[in-house]
This record gives sequence, structure tokens and C-alpha cells, in this order.
Amino acid sequence: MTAKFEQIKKYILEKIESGEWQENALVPSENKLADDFAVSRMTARRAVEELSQQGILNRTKGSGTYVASLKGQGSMFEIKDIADEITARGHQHKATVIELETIEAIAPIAIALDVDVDSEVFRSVIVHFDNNKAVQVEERFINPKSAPDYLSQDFTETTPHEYLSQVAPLTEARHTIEAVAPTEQVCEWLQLYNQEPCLQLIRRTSSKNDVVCFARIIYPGSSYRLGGQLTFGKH
Amino acid sequence: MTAKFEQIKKYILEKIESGEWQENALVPSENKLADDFAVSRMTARRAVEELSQQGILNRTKGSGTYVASLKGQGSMFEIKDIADEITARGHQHKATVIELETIEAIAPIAIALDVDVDSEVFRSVIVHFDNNKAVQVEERFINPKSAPDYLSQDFTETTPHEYLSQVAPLTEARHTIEAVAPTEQVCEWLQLYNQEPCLQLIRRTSSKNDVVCFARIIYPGSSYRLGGQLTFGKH
DNA sequence: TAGTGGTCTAGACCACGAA
DNA sequence: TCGTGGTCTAGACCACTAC
Repeated sequence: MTAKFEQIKKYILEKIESGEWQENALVPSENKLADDFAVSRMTARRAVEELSQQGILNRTKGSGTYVASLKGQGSMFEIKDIADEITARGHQHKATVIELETIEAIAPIAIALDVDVDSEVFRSVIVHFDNNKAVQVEERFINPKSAPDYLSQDFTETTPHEYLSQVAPLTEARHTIEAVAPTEQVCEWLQLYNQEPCLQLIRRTSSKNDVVCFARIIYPGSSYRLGGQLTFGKH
Repeated sequence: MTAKFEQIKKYILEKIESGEWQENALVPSENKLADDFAVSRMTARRAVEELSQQGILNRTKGSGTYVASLKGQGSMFEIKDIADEITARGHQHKATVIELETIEAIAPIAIALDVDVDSEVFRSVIVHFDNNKAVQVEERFINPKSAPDYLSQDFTETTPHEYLSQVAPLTEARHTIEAVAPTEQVCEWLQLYNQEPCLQLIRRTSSKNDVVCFARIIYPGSSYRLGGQLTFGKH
């Protein structure tokens, strides 16, 4: 039994993903949604409000609620699934698996994953496409202890993020972001013909006390932005 | 007249900032807060819920609400002062003011600042040095309404961030991060001799309902990283 | 003026945690 | 068992927008 406001959120997201509600489309008012779903206005409101705070909808007092423009804006706070992000934009997602193997951890990988040097860890390299345009390459090193069946997954159907969320619910991540020049290999993976700058995101995720994954995620600078809304902490 | 739930949020944040409520401290229950502030439980709940979604509080059903660990509010969330960051590393900070002027807002600037096109806004360009190495150039466009005395500040002594925090306490920011190739002007400002990729951060900050500042902040990719710790949302 | 979102109330039932 | 957070209701008043 999912909550009613979750059902309404799902309904709205499906409309957006299917393309039925395009960018700037008018979303039904709170009262309309409350009627349609036979819930109180407060419940309908919660669904719309949460999507608004996630940046998926824009609301204007006195006017209405509209579908926000989602062009290439990845969320910085919530770790979203790349496939979800692309389909939420109404685009088609495709993934190709470049590597999926077992390797012996060299020192920096072993340290990052908190395992012994030369012990076996899993490695995957996957390229993600948005409407057949390469928008991300992710190289992951996986702690086998946390995800023993990693190698037998079909990552053209399920993203690593989705799979890992199931087997090892993620609780924490450390990130660094920097601008880098793409290596030759990255150019090949992302089908870059000019050496445009890329955004490199290093992510180390933990579940409880175990390090699950150490990932290097590269976006071509021209086609991708990370964005989000932050509120200020104290000082 | 600020909303009641905002007052409760402010109360809780002050308790945490002052150190009265440390990490893992138990926050009053929704019912207690509702009583204390003479509001309904739904209103008290909203305050606690929003802080929880910002990662400042953790909630456990049946148990209570607790102050989250503050380490997580890494530099990507909390907008830190560049001078503080550099001195915290034990290095010496220096700033040079390249531009400090009044300009007429062209359309994109006017829209970003929510002012009329061709109205006067302030502009500053400042380069920050870490031990005499240029590590950041920040170009800011300021809404004069929010910071009328901006032009008379000495930004070699005080950073714009520090000044703006005083005159217009920041409440919210929208960011995008992308990798870009530096323009010729940026190369000159940052003393870059090769065209290394740069991290460009676009930041739009608001105080209450006014847009205060629209900033473009550029870091040379080789010398700077943005980092932070994130916790995962649901999905 | 009619409709919208923003805020708020005073109740309610439930599942869960701790004692 | 009692208090907690999670969800939900059926109203209400206001400020704002669009017509």
C-alpha cells in the first residue's frame, strides 16, 4: 500500500516522462488533483509541493503549477539514477557495457574500497546515452563483499545505481568534482571528436560501514550540467 | 510577518548553531513544539520535516527527531567563504579587484536579478590567490536594492560573500556546475598559460524574496576541486 | 471576480520504538 | 502501553494572478 501522495507524484511523473506534459505545461491545480484522486487538498498539495522542491515543477501563486525545464540538469543532492533522469526529460535512455570484469585491486583502488591490496574487486565501464548521444561514462570499482552478484547483472537493462540501491542501500557518499581534459580513451567512449573539457565526478559510496563502490563518472562539459538548489547552513 | 513554520525552523537552527543542541541531540517532538509555539501539529511538523529533508535533522518513527551529524554539510552545500577556506588550509589569502563598477543590465543579467532591463546594477570581478597562486575568479552582478553600498567596500579586505552575508542574509541559492574551456580573458585573470579546463559555477543567491547576486565563479581545473558529502534521498 | 497557490487548524488513525 | 513520527481529512483565510 503506497501512500496517496506518492501515487499522485507517480502519476505526474509518468505524464512528464511519457511526454504528454511537455516543458512549461500547466499541471492540474491542487483542487483538481484532489477531486480526481478523491483526496483532500492537503494530500494533493504534498505531491505537487515535493516535486516542486525537487525542481521538477515550478509554482506561481495566483497562476498555477508548470512543468520545469529539465535540460541536462543533474541533481547534486539526491543521487539520482541516470536512466530516471533521462526518461524524466522525455528522452530515451540506452546503456552499453564496455567492461564488466574482475580485477586485482591496485593500491589506490584498494584503499578507496577499504580492501586488501591485490584482492579481487569488480570493475565496470558503462556509457550512457540520451537519445543516442553519449552523455556519461561511469567507471566503477565494486567491493565484492557488498555486491557479490554484480558481474551477472545485465546493465543494459538495469543501471548499476539501481542494482546497488537494492543489494546495498546507500547511506552516504563523498564526492569531488573537477574539470579535466578527456583522455584519449574517454574521447573514444564518449565519442568526442574535439577535446572539450569534461566534468569528472569521483564518488565513494558507503552502506552502513562498508564501502560499496568507488566510481569515476565523466560528463562532457558541453552537454551536461550539475545543478541544484541549496539552502544555506549556518556559519 | 514571517510564517509560523519559518519561526520554528529558525528557533531550531539557532539552538543547533549556538551549540546548545549538539550532534545526535533529541529535538522536541512535534507535539511539544506545537504546544510551545501555540500552533497546530501540522505546522510544527512542517518546520521539522523541512529541516529533515535538508539533512539537518534525522527522524525515526516511534523514536524521535535528532540533530544530524554536521560533518555532512560539506563545501558543496554550505556556501563557504573562499578566504576562510584558504586560511583554514594554513595558506595565505589575497584578493585583487579587477572591476568594481555600475553597469546597465543587459537582458540575461536583468532577468537573473529580477530587475528591469537597462536598469543599473553593480558588477565586480575579483581574483583570489592562495599563496600567490590564482585559484578563483568571481564575476558578480549585484542587485543594488539588496546591497546599495556594494561599490564602496574594500574587497581586498572583505570578500563579497562576507559582505553580502551581513547586509542580505542569504537564504537560498541555485547552482549549476559545468566544465568549460577558459576564455582569453579568464586565462589572463587566472594567469593560465595553457588552456586547461576550468570548473564554472553559476550561482544565483536570494535573500527572502529578492535576488541578491548572480555570480559566475571559475576555478582552474588543475588546482581546485569541489567536494562534499551527500546523503541519499529515497526513490 | 474567480481561480490559484501559501498558510494554518483541530482533529483522526496507523505503525513503530522504547520502556 | 505510551509517545513518536507518517499519513490524511475537511474545512478556513489570505495574497496573488489573470481575465
